[in-house]
Amino acid sequence: MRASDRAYDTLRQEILDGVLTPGSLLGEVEQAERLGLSRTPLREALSRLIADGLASQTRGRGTVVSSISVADVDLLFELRLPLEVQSARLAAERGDPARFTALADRFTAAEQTLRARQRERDPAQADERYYALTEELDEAVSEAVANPYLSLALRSMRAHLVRARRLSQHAPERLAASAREHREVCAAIASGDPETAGAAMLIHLRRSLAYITAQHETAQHETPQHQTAQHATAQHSSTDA
Amino acid sequence: MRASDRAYDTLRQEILDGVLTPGSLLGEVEQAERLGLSRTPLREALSRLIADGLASQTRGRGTVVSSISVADVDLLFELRLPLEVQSARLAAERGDPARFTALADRFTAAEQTLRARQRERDPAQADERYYALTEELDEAVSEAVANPYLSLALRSMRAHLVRARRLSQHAPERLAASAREHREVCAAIASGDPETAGAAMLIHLRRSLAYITAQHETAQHETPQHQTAQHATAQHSSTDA
DNA sequence: GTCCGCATCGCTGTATACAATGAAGGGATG
DNA sequence: CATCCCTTCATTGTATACAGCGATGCGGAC
Repeated sequence: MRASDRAYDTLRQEILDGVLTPGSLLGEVEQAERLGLSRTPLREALSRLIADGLASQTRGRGTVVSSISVADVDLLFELRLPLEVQSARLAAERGDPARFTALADRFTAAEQTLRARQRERDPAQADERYYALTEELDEAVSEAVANPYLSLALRSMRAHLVRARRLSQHAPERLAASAREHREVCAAIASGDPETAGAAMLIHLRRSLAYITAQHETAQHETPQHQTAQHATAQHSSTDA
Repeated sequence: MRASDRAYDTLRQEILDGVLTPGSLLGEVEQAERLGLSRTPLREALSRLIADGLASQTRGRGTVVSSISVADVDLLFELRLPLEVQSARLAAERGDPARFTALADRFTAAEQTLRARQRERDPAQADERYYALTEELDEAVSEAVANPYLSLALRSMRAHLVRARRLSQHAPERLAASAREHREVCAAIASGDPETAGAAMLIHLRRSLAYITAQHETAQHETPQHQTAQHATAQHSSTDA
């Protein structure tokens, strides 16, 4: 693996994880020393981050991590909705039913686990397992669709969504409901019905967006500062709930 | 403007125009000398092209222009359909009716011009004007939607589509029909009706894909070699017809 | 006291030199 | 005669040195 690739992967993950917060100045010398490489491969990494829209540069002032706000969630969902609905439809046409039936069962189990969340020792661990499950679904859908162009658009979109979603948080009730919605999506894909799969995905995304919007409006009135506090605690990189 | 930006723009345009054909080896030294710059900025340009999917590199063997085939048209339309339909819907909600009414009129005029194509001295010129008009529509829609994430996804998709579409060609009848379909899209957007706008766009894209598919099947049986001959003549960069 | 201009400094942008890796060709050996 | 290995070369990957641009801070003038 090339040094520039490592630098890109590292910086990208750090931006997505919120380690590098929006507005952070990415000095070339500073980052090169930190990552243990020279400026040349680092600059290639920055070029790619800028192309991804994760960073931006101003002539003479250097490269900074792109800012993102809750308002971007609305814009991102305008892109996410058609992409994911289309993916669900195509997955229903092409996917292996057995694989999605298995995923549907796991989402059913996950829902029960999440509803019994308060009894667990480490509730956050259940959340993490659930987020990992949604990522498995994303992966399964992407493989079933077998369309590199669509997959790439989804990957790019999700990178931004992860950052925007970090500004919100999820109540356990929402995660359980999300699990049920995901189960419906899996079941519809497994049954090979594109229309139903698309509709199930549409329902899931609409509810997800509605929840985020409602939660943000509440937070605006009560505790606007909890958004930044979330930065440190959130560890997963899922886009979904 | 930075040298690396110029290199990126130049190479990207040359790949889209078909000057650099799929499979062309992009030697770093060779291209750096040709474009009159050093290897460092050129490598940054290549990184971006690779990120765009327009080129790919194999360790030790250098960077080559990505191959593309007519089969990719189907995959690209699986992405294009939901993106453009969504764009049309949002443009109908947010766009300036006057601007799209004006565009509708121009498409009406373009249709008549294209139907009278054989009487012109330079039929290709009429085609060029029409392609420019479709690009104006794309631009107007993108501005009306005012969603950078959606616009970026469209831009990336269109880059590939231009290359794939270069493998086909358009009969004058198809262009005239395309103009009429575009007029319907403009009218629907101008009327502020998202459902109709999305449907009009859907119809246009389905017919466009059907035409390309049919034309390719015909070409497969009759003159498979005309596809490469098209490379030299096509000058426009429109994705549309 | 404030504002304009200039010099300095730090950073980015570019070029070049060096290192390392993989491909290709020729020769030797089975 | 085929095959395997080794040498050689070209090309990429990385580091560093240099140049140019913009930001910043100080000094002077109004």
